[in-house]
Amino acid sequence: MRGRLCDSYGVRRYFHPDPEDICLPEVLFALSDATRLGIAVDLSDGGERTAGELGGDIAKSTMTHHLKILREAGVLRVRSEGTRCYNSLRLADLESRFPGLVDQLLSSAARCGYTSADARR
Amino acid sequence: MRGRLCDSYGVRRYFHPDPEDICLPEVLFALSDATRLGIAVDLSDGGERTAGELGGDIAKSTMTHHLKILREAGVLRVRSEGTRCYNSLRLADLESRFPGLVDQLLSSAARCGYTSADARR
DNA sequence: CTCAATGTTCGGTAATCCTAGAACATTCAT
DNA sequence: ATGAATGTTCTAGGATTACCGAACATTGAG
Repeated sequence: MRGRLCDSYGVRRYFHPDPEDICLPEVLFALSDATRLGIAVDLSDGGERTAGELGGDIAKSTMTHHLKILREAGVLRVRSEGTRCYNSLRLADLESRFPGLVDQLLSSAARCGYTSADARR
Repeated sequence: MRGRLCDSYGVRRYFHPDPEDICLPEVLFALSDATRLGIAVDLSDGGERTAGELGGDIAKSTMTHHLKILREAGVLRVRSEGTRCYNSLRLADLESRFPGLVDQLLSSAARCGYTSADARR
């Protein structure tokens, strides 16, 4: 029997914290990196993006790392479909947990010019 | 001549970034630690606190470290008077740079129960 | 089945961070 | 001058982080 690197065969399983378990310092840490902040800004239109659409020059494994930090902090949700996985902001969950915060945060970030394009430089 | 550890004799000098140099990821990082977030919440009434009033059980040198991170990110201002130094939030500067953000952030943090008392447990 | 596309995991390196004890600096009170 | 109070700097260990290349896993297309 060969060893397995992934922890499941069927559809890939991702950990997402329950809404009430989303904690503020962790969210702030997740967004305290310019690349990750840019990703969040890019998704703030409510849309979905694949890792490939979000990252650019950075290595795939690095992108996985950043998306994992955002996901485990409760900022992102991932939905896998075929070979792709679509990332989107957990806007409603964040809004209910930290009313008014995420909008302010992402609009400030957008005003400051952060975009996932930052990952492409 | 003996070596000196401090870089000045007269009043202690602290670095404070100019308002326009305050950058969002750095602020978010500064607030992404429960101890530091608690300190910010504690100061959100606009008052001044000394390191001793803010920290509790944690070592003085650790407190200096946290206050330095907050200060260099532009979150705090330090004013030294005698043997004490009074820390206060740079509310106006933060508000002008990130309108509406700090209020939302600190009220969310307060709602979640963060206090500088966290440093005392 | 085989291949290409998309991500993940692993292993490793360099950098940064958290924490704290010890020594030092500055100021004030006596 | 001496000592107490307050805070900083130095040093160091342990933990975490960012980043990437290589190998692997999963899915869909041909």
